[in-house]
Amino acid sequence: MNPKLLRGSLDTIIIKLLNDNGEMYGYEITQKVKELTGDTIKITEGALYPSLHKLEGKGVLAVETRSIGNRYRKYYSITKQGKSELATMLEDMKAYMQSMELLLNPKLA
Amino acid sequence: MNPKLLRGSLDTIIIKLLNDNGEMYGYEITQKVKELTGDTIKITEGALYPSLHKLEGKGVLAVETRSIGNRYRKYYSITKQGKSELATMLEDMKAYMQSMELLLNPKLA
DNA sequence: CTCTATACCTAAGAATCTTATGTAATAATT
DNA sequence: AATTATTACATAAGATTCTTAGGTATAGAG
Repeated sequence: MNPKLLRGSLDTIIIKLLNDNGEMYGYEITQKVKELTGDTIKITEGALYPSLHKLEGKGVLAVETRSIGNRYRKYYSITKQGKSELATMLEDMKAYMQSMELLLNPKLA
Repeated sequence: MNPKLLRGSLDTIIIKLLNDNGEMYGYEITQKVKELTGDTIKITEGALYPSLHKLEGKGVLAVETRSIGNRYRKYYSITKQGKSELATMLEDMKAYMQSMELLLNPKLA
């Protein structure tokens, strides 16, 4: 899929996934998105990690580093503020998608 | 609506509108999009005109300047190349929207 | 032992937009 | 008649958000 289309919706995807699945680490998010979309959407790590850091900085996500044997993972979870922002983001996304349907399938014009 | 979501889909909107409506001028496109989406999507001129010029430069659109009384309009229309690219763009957009549905409504997980 | 997968990260550059501004003709309002 | 809003084009600076290309390191498979 043309990755240009993903622009602007990455944050919504991340927050929605964390809202539904409790806590997740970065790499897990990339795999989950590939799995759920049948390899259609592939989130690059160069886009993901800066977004996670940004969302954490804004207070939308919380992070906890855990040791797994000799290595570590950073588990992210959604905050209260994140939950309230998610509501707005989902409304916006819904409005956007409905509008795109109207533009691309103007059958009732 | 959050204008971030529009990133990446502006070209698809422009080309699809021109495909369906024959020829249109820039300002007309902004009005048509507002009308079709019930004021949800508002294309700014700062985004539109550079895109039109870019698409014309790529051979996707053709342009014809016409005098209307004492002023002028630049009418854009889709080229053969544009028609073939539109097919790909619509497929991509459809795939993207289906994937977003899967991510945002994972009812069948 | 080498290659792949897992798991984190950053930085340069490209692309695409917003915001602000400019010009000018026409239409509507006061 | 004068002013404001709408129509219609345009560009440029800056912000944002990606891609691409690297880097580090552990774990597992062949």
